[in-house]
Amino acid sequence: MTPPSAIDPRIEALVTDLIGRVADKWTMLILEVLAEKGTLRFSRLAEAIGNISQKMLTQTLRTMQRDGLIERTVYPVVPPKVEYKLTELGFTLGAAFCGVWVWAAENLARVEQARSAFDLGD
Amino acid sequence: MTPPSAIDPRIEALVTDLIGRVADKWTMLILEVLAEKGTLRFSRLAEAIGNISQKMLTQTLRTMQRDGLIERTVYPVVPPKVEYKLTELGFTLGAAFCGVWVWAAENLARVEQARSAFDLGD
DNA sequence: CGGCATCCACCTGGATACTG
DNA sequence: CAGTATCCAGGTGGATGCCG
Repeated sequence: MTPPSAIDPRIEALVTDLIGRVADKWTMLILEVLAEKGTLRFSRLAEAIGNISQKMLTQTLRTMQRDGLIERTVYPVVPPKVEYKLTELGFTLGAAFCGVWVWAAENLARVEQARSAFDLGD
Repeated sequence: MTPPSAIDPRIEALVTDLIGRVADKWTMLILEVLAEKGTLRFSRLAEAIGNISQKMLTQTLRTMQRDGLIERTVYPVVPPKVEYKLTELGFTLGAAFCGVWVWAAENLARVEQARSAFDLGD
């Protein structure tokens, strides 16, 4: 674990906020899909994720674009065509999350087990 | 990035859920504080985190205990004394999150900059 | 001291309908 | 196709007060 106590508490608050915005379900899934597939247009992205409302997809994509994680390219054609891909920054974030994905996959069973034991009265 | 596409989609959903519960602000902060300080009782934990309501502290601690991330020890004395410390599982999760903390700390400025640029009309 | 119970304001996210 | 706009149910989290 990093020792955030060693850094400015104001910075720590900013970092915490940043993590809060960045570490949500949809952001992580989009990060994962784009890291794997490269470039995707809106509807393909929706398909790849599965059961995400277009409201959340649009909203999350906007936030990620604003934060410099993805690049949005609009082709001025009819029908409209918009493509999304990770920026370098987005890619590095995906890599950072990798450790958490691995942890979750490896320890899923242990957590389920702990939960069952807890629920059984202990 | 791990290729979750290579694994069972049902497992992936479980992993996503697990990450969703585990990757929240308070969980990450508690993880960090306990990793650093070792063992703490309820009120010291509250102080160390700063501005967390005892409702959220209790709630988050229960969930973490249920998931096998922390160990809760009650000393049958008056006044009550309860201590919390990370389990081995909690420790490994902290380590996994380390990469995200580092990313956030390192790229905070870049994100802020991207956001400013975005807000200025681009 | 370390909670639990209650109330409540806010936000999140889904469903639906409409547009360039 | 790729959104925007609106409405609404449910969840989140803070404040407060009480208890063992």
